Amino acid sequence: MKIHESAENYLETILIIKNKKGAVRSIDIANELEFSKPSVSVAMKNLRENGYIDVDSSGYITLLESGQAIAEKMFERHTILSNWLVSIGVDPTVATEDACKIEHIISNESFEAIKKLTK
Amino acid sequence: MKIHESAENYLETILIIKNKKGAVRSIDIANELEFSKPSVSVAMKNLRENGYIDVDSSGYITLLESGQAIAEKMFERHTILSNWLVSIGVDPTVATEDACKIEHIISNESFEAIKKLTK
DNA sequence: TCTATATGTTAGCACCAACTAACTGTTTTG
DNA sequence: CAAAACAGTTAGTTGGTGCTAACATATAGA
Repeated sequence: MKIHESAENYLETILIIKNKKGAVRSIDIANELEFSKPSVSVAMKNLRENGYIDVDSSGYITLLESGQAIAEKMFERHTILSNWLVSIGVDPTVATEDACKIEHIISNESFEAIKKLTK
Repeated sequence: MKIHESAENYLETILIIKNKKGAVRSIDIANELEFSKPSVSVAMKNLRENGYIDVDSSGYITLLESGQAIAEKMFERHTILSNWLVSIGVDPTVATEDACKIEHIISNESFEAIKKLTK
């Protein structure tokens, strides 16, 4: 399974919710992303079947190793891109929106170059 | 018709080919983007039906006003993003690839902020 | 207890944007 | 001139990613 943008986004969201509330269920993801429950349900099924997450009998979601790695990578990108945009004068709300999109498509090389700028 | 990423990309490509060779046909676009002929054919049909381009009886494509505006906007974004990435140390090939993707998703506000950096 | 609410799932749909197969028509060339 | 090459189109397919409708459970209150 090739990891697509949407999968990266779901994994990152799981990490964010976990950091914010401790536990993560599908409904939390649906609320956070403003997606429908079925959309999240199907996405979680894919992530589960591909070994990125574990879902216990009560529906609580945990990141497995590969999922955690992707989530952290996306989260780091998001944070750095967003902070950098703000630092050059972009409104924080807009910066967050843009970071959310750019984080999934930018190359490692360009990201690292931007990361250096923030030091 | 909402302009999607792919339409922006086709319009920009038309402008680039026009600047490079003078005339533009579907086959040139297919070669430039490495897409199949039918993909381009269908895309051109949509652009034509929505008033972004004109296609003459010989298959030569010209940008109409609205198409030209979008093409120029994308081209400016592409150029500035690409040059800026190179200026911070990114390999030109990678910079072009990334600019190609970022140009379609970045907000005006963030783009303008980056544009200022290049002055 | 019975009902309402919350959570999750399945099935089927829509849209975008690429693809191949197969066709038409035109132009070039041996 | 006939065959080959070139350009374009139509029809149907695939894959990604969202949606609604409808249903299954489980939990919590009146």
